[in-house]
Amino acid sequence: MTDSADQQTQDAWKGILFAHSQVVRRLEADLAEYSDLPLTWLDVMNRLNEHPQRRLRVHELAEKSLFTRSGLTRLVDRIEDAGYVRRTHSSEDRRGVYVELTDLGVAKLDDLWPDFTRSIQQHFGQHLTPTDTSAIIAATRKIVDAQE
Amino acid sequence: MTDSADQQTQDAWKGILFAHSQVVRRLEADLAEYSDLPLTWLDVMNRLNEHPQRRLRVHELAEKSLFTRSGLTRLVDRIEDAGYVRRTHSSEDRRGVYVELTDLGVAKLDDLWPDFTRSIQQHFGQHLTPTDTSAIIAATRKIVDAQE
DNA sequence: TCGCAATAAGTGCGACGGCAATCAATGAGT
DNA sequence: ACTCATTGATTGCCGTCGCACTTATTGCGA
Repeated sequence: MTDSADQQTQDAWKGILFAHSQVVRRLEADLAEYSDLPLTWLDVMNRLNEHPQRRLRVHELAEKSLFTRSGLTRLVDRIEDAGYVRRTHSSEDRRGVYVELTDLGVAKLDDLWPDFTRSIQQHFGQHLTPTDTSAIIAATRKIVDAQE
Repeated sequence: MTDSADQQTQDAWKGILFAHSQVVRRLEADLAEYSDLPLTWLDVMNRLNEHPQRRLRVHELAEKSLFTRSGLTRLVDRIEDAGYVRRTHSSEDRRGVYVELTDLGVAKLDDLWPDFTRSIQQHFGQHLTPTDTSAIIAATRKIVDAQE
């Protein structure tokens, strides 16, 4: 009983591992065809774009993204060099740094978004029924929310 | 209509991204506490252990694992240095190399397995209903099988 | 108000993994 | 039997990320 539940869990986890790995590879390949940005840049820029002022503190970005603060420092360095984001210092807290999408960054996102969503659809969404999709949303939310 | 389906897909993909990232981090942290092996080693060693003779060719391992052949070459180097696997040359094809679990590797896996499954259960399985789990298995299988 | 722990961000360092090129061996076509 | 494209594995090189440490700033507690 417990064994079979464990086995199910193992299989589900392995499924996530493989699906994740494959989809990421294909998204990267697609992205390389129609743009010059790596997937990680889009990730960060999307996260910024989701917020009203298109800017976030580095530590907020770290929470909402897949990277650690130190990883973000350098990732932001690169994106900044390319002109898609800008660092501005917080006036309330002089330690704080905002990372903010530039107009160029917004334009680039607008430009890439249709192709990118199409890729996600093609390599991921296309294979799922609405039931699958909802189940994944619900399940992953529970896991993510379970961080203490 | 299509827009809302697209949005669902986006959310599901983002969910996988975050859940994957968090669970991997926690599994790594757990593993570091009760062993001296990185997660990637367990991955490879498990894959070998799943096969009757506990050995696979490098390219088979690449297909069944999350790494490219070149990545595997070095990963196997490290695991081999630690004594958990051994390379043997194929007699049928002199280009071929088998990667084979050693007795030490089998013992190490047996040793770690209970703790490791417990970690997966704790950080992943615990939060899911049997329905969630089945849905994830089905959905990820469809995605993985959709490689042409 | 002083001191010190806590917090924000960045840096030195090292590990790791992918791509493209390389080397070795095979086998299909002539 | 010979050539050459193909396949299996490895290596050179490079980009990237995380950990632990550092520096700057804040604000709480005595």
